[in-house]
Amino acid sequence: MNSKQIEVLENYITEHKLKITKQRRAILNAFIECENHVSVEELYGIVSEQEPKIGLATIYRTLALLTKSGLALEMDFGDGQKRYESSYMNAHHDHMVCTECGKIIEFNHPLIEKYQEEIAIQNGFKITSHKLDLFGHCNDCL
Amino acid sequence: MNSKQIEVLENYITEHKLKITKQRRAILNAFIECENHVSVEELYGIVSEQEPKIGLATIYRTLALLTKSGLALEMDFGDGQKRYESSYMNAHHDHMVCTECGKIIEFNHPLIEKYQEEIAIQNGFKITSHKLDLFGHCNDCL
DNA sequence: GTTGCTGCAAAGTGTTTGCACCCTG
DNA sequence: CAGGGTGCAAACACTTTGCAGCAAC
Repeated sequence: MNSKQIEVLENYITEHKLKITKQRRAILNAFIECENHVSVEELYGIVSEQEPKIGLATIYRTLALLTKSGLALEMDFGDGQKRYESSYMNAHHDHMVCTECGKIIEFNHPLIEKYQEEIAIQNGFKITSHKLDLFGHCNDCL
Repeated sequence: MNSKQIEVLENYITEHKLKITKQRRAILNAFIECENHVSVEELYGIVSEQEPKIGLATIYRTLALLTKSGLALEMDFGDGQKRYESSYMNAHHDHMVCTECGKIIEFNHPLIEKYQEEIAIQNGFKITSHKLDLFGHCNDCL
């Protein structure tokens, strides 16, 4: 899976006449291994452990690249910073965010998706993406 | 409806030993009359027409006040700025956002709400709020 | 050797805050 | 007339950008 993602990135890079660098590899590796929904700052921390010379701007630029190449998905849970998840990790899912401890539970409900599509059609709307976040308290924080 | 909201605000203000000011009235009025999903900057523009001396910081502070008093709801459509809607205008609803022209269609689907609740319970999660945004293209932008 | 990439610092953007003065209650 | 509210500018947090040197192709 790891190597598959490197392949996807390298394909994208070659197709767009871009270059593969040590930094991009390092960031991609850290991104694949770290847990989902990393913030830029968190990823920067992880990458810095192994490649201390990498700058924050490079993390930003590489995450933008990963997003364009389809490897990463940009998320925003309204806490003022972007978070990213690997689109290869799991299929599409939505999120329950515990407002107490920050835990994120992923879920997917086919019927919810179905009714979204249904109501969109009723409004002459063509969905390209959606986002559903439930906020509240998880088991441990009740 | 207008007067009802002023009442709500004045109640909140009195209860919290705060003060009613010309600025707060002006901002509340503009907020009630303008269309839903205003950004801070937009509201600032509208308010400035009638009260040119009002500062941007006051808009921010008053919108925070309106949110705390339950009159306004804070939204974030991922465009990098907060937007607000009046919670008295309509009942709860979700949004379809046209990524082409920015149009926002409001909708509500009881079954979607029901299945959200259902899957939350399955995960031992207690929902306090949720947000569902569909992104795509509206009728005019296909 | 081109041309894109990086690190750094500077600039941007949206939002919050400190402070002296003002006004409501 | 006390204590909160306001305007202004400075501070903030996160993100983007300009640029000179560097590295991949």
